[in-house]
This record gives sequence, structure tokens and C-alpha cells, in this order.
Amino acid sequence: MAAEAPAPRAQYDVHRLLAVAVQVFIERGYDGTSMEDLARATGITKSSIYHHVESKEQLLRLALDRALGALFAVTEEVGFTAGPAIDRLRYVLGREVEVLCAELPYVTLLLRVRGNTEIERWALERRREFDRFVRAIVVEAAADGDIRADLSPALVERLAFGMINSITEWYRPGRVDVDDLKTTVVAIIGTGLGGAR
Amino acid sequence: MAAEAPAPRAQYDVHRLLAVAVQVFIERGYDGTSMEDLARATGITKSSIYHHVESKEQLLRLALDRALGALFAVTEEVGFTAGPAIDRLRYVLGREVEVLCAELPYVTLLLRVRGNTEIERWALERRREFDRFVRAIVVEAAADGDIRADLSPALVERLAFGMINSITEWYRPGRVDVDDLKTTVVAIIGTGLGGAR
DNA sequence: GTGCGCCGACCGTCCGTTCGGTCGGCCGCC
DNA sequence: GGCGGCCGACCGAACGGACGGTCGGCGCAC
Repeated sequence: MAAEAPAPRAQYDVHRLLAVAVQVFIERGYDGTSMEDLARATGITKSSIYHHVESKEQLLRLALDRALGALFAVTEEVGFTAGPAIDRLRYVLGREVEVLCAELPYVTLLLRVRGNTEIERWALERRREFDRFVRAIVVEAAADGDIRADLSPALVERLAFGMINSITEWYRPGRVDVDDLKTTVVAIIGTGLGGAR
Repeated sequence: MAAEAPAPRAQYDVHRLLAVAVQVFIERGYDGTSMEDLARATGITKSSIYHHVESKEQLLRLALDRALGALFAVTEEVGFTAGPAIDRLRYVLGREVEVLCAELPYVTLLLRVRGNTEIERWALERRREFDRFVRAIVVEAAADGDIRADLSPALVERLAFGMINSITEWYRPGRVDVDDLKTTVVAIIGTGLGGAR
């Protein structure tokens, strides 16, 4: 084994560090991930991580900010705010699939948050706020007669988003076409809610 | 404050201990739950817990056994094994909703397993085995022409069970009628997959 | 020289677990 | 009936190791 030049030192900034951290958080869970785990994954020491971030929890906060930012951005789009409720519902279903696939690690982490710390409880509250936006659309679509009268709007919203959120458990970029996925979700739910349309 | 007789000692056996532990695991996550958390929840000391179980991990194992046992029991029922594939699919969808609601804490914990330990990896493999059973039914239903030709059976299986599994995130016994829930799920997915039937 | 990124050694606290012991109930024997 | 022994459930103290984080210093590029 010939002597080798020392490996170049890994170079990190906070964004690159966050990306690695989030992957490990997803794999091992936030609580199941130690700073030593992050050190191994990054190739820099535990203490070096603290040059970039103040704490383990700050990493979580940064990731959750990113996920929530992407989700809430959808609520400001014209497709979310204008038009018949059933169209808005289809729109948000499709957009959420897209956001989820585009920000997969961050949204995945968001969906797995418990309530053990203040930051986690904040994220849970933000998610509830988002759910209320969407629930309102479902209720309106039902009032418009666009959803089968035998289905409860509350149940519908939960089950529909439950399906979408479950994508985080198996979707891997590049293996499934995002448009196919989006189309399938909207097709199943759209048809299931109101029949052919 | 009058002097009080000492509180009677709490009395536990392994089953009662497990039930409490699983609730705490769900609330805080397995890795986010310390034995001290369990001691607080049970009212007995950390060390007393070790009279009933060998380790924290054994608690996890017992819970996962119970969840997997209930899930796999469905695969031996006549409705799972006999009849046209599309009927079997509806059957398993409905039965899984029932199992999930009946064994809510245990299945919830199962669905949240990471792969950090041998036991967790075992549970993940068992889940994959179950998924393969169900995938086969979906594929057969598609071959029978009972599922829209534009939907991929693999996607369908994942999205359908994603929806069902998401129930663990919000279902609470007594607030939603299990039969309503089951009917809604089967209706949305059944209709979404193949149109009215 | 300066600033950024990194390092190893170290810290106090918490972790899951062990160990020797206590307590209360039950049972058998005298 | 009373006593001793056994049992299961429980206790407090302590253990070794892991945890998230701190600190003083080094290396490198500009």
C-alpha cells in the first residue's frame, strides 16, 4: 500500500452540512441520530459541525423551515386561491405531490416530527395550519356538490393528504416520474371523490 | 394536609407495562423515549421495569410482534386467499383498516420503525413481505382488467396502503366509526381504481 | 496577518442497565 | 394461629458509556 497524500479536508458550509444532516435524520430519526453519526456522515468531526450551526436542534429548525416554506408557498398560488373549489383541490393535490418530490428530504423530516421540543411543537402547529387551509377547500367543494355526499369532508382531507404524504416513505427521485405520480394521485382521489370528471 | 397512608404500590405485569410503553413510544418516538420517561408514565422506577422485561428493546420487539401478528393474520383469511383479485383487494383494504384501528398503538409503532437496530430491520423486512402479498393481488386485479389500465399496479399498491397507514396519524378510537372509515377508504380507492363498481 | 474551517481533548449530563436489597402476599408446616 | 420461606414486584444507588456541546489551538488560502 503506497503512502498516500492526506485526503483533502472536507469543505462544508451550512447548506451542505444541512443536506447531509437531513439525510441522516431521515434514515435514523432525529432522536436516533447523534452528532457522532453526523460527523461520520460528513467526514468532519463533531466539534467542527458547531462552527456552522449552533446546535443539533438548529439543524432541525433549518430543515423544517425549508419544508414549511415550500408547502405554504403553494397556498399563495393562483391555482390555490382562485376558481371552483374542486379545481383548487385538484390543484393543491398535484402541487403538493410536486413540492414533496422536489423537497423530499425536508418534507419527509417534517412529516415525522414528534412533539418533544419547542421547535417540533411549532412545526406541528404549522402543519395543522396548513391542514386547515386545505380542509376549507374540501368543505367548499362538498358544498358545491362536487364530492360524493356520502363522504365526510374531514375524512376526505385526511385520507387524501395521508396518501400524498405517504409518498415520502417510498418515493426516490428518478425512479418514478413525478408527473406520472401526480397524475395517478389526482386520478385516484379525484375519481374516488366524485366519480369520473 | 393530613398525613396520608402510603400510596399502594403500582402493580404491573409485562402486558400492562407494554401498553403504557407503547403509548409513550408513539408520543415521543422510540429513540426519544428514555427509560425514565417510561418510569414516569408507569409510576414505577426504571429498575422495576427490568423485572418485567430484559431491555428497552424487548418492549419494542413485543409491540412489533403484536402488530405484525395482526397484519399477517389477515393473509390467512378466506377473503384474502379466495375469489376474484379485485374482491380480495377490497377485502384486504377493509380488513387492514380494521386491524389498524383495533391494534392502533402497535401498528402505529410498526409504521414508524427506522432501521437502527436488528429488531427494527427485521420488522421492516416483515413489512416488505406483507407488501409483496398485497402487490401480487393488485397485479392480478390489473391483469383481470379490474384496474384502470393507465394506473401502475406498483404505484396503486403503495398509494392505497399509504392512505390506510396514514390513518395512524390522526385516528382516535371512538371519534370516527370504524365501519364509516373502512367504507370511505374502500369507496375512494375502489372507485378511484376502476370507476364505479 | 486574518479569517474560515477544522481538530482533539475535554466537559457535565443523561442514557440504558445492573446489583443488592425491601416489601407484601401467599403457602405450608407445626 | 403463627412463623418461616418463597415469590413477584418494586426500590435506591451506582455503573460504564453515550450524549450534545465547549475550548484552545492548528492549517490553509488569500
